[in-house]
Amino acid sequence: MDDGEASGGEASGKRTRSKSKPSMFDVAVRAGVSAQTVSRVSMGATNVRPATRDKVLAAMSELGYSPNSAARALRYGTFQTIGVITHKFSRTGESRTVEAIVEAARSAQYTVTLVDVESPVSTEVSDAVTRLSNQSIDGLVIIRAESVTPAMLSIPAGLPVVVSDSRFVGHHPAVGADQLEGSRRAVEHLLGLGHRTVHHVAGPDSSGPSQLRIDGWRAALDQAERPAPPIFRGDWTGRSGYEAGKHIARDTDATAVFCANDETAIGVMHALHEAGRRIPADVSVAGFDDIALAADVWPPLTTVRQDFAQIGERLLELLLRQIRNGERLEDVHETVPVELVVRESTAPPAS
Amino acid sequence: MDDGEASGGEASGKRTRSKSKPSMFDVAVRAGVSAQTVSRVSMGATNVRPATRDKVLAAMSELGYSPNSAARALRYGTFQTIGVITHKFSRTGESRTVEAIVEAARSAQYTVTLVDVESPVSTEVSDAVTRLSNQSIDGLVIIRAESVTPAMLSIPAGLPVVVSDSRFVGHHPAVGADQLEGSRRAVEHLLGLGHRTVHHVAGPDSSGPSQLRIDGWRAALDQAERPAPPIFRGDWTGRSGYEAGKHIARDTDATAVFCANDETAIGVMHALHEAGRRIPADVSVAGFDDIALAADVWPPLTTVRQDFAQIGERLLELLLRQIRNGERLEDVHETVPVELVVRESTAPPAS
DNA sequence: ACAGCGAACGAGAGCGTTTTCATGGACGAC
DNA sequence: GTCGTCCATGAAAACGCTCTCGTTCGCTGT
Repeated sequence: MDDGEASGGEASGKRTRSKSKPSMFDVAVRAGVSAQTVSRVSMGATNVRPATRDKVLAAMSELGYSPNSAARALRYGTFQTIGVITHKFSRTGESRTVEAIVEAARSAQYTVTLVDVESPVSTEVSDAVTRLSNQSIDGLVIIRAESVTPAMLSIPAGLPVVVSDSRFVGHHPAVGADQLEGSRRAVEHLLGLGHRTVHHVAGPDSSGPSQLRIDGWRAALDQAERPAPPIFRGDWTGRSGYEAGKHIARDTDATAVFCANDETAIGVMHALHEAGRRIPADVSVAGFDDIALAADVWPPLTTVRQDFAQIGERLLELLLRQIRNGERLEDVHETVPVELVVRESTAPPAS
Repeated sequence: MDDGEASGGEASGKRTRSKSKPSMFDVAVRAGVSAQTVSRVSMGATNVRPATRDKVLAAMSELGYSPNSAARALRYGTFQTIGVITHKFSRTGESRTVEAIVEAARSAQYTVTLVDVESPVSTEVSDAVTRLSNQSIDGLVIIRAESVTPAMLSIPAGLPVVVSDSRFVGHHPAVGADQLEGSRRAVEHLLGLGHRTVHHVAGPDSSGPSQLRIDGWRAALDQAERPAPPIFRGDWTGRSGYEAGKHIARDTDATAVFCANDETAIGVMHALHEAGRRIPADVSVAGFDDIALAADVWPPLTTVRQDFAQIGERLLELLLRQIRNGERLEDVHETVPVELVVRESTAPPAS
């Protein structure tokens, strides 16, 4: 047995760390070649004789060798890895964006490391950036760093960054759905059905997307010269929609509600049902996002569809252009179109 | 001046690559100390004079230095990173488990790299494992590798693995909710309300959790000596629940339905509403998972709550025990308790 | 005042890989 | 038959960092 004799004499001194994973050198000894022949095989180089290659391959699988990417990364200066910072990503929009990023990254031969911050405050995000850049990443995607400004973050110089839906626009390239237009279209749809005005249950005060949706709602009302009723503040959750909905249910003038997202809209419908108000006969409700369940709640929810997959793809492409070509894209701000999906939760007012 | 002559002649030739990130040596030159001292400061060692430390710190921030973790990882032999393989993680259960894992990992000073496989077939998962272990991870979490057996995966020898809810039990340590008990309790709840029997809309054929929920449903019916009606096959989506629901709505004998998950249940309710059948007066519906929206759909859904956070924590703990202490835990299979949450979608039959 | 000692810092090796350059051997051309 | 050429392979350096071991100070105790 060659491995026996190889590790028998002085090599056994080195082989002592039998616990750790085999290195290229181990494979080389086993196959009776030199270390960089193993390297050549590992990298799929052409100039190695088939017989040699087979020997090496055999040694690899016998030893269960897999290349140490730390060393490889050290050599190459790249980790083939991008970092994603997100906030509460079990929310639908976030997780679908992340999913798209992961998929796009995979087809570009990158992996994704994920950090989920408790809340999108500066210290949290800044912490996450530090941790992430200590773990080696080639680029960074920040999703909805809503209440954070770039100055707050200690982003290492030269680290490519893209952001989604945040206030970084102008400092880092950004991609986001056309939220203004989406809101406007939802409200116009409701006004077009004959509603005198449209109430709004908004997202949290600190959120950029929330503000955009408010702006779109207000713009549509202004354009139609309708009064803008006071805003209900929510926090994206169904629960907050439910609370707002209880007030709306009491207000018999309210015949149409546009909600900052689908969860909130579903919460509003919950309160309306509970109060015995019919949807859409008494009150029309529209949401935003088009989550998977929007089509299956009762009644099926009219909403604005965001193309999360496309957002994820665009984010990754902008990031890769920075990483691979060194392009500077600070001023780029892409907007991906949205689509109004009319279902049964909206209808002309009964009166 | 040794540093003077060192950097004066040939060292300046080295500095040519001003493009790339500054290294420890650059900082050392700038601060007029050795690379060693920079390392000490970087690691927070105590035996460095405050004045020296300040000089180094200043040099670091002037140069925008951040440590190259490839080199660090190479030296330490660890990336402080774990890999997570999941399938369609924008589904609620998956993403909440991942979220918990990420959080637990963070507090253990680990980061998480994520791979989302298109479908849980062997080639996909196997691919993912390969890619991930090329990326140097210290451990691996596999979430719901439903139709995969361990032999299919080329998991590098010695790589710690934990799995959630899969058929790996017995080969790798596993953590999962007590799905059998959860299903049983949901069905018993419905029978206890006076329903003669309970219909079931199941998950896909290939899924382990789906099978467990079927088993629990059947066990409860058997124990109460009730007939088990034919199963409706779903695929976890609301849409599939809707399709099943259309059949159930036509069957006036059906007064109670237990669904494999909440999305499916919501789809069933959609079909029932559409057919004019009242919930729960005509038909009671129960789900599984307790997703965030379960409380806000109409009527609020009775369901079995899984503690995803705890599952994530336990998974990570089991993984870390393998990584840090080298424990072998193949036979460990933890079950985390579930909780029946009764809301308004279930009630005694009207008759 | 001098040996002894500990603190502060520097020099060098090594982690596992890829890259560059050197070397040996086989083969074809003359 | 000999030389040149190319192909397969090996040796050594380098990537940036941390660890181990020395070395140089400045200080205290007698």
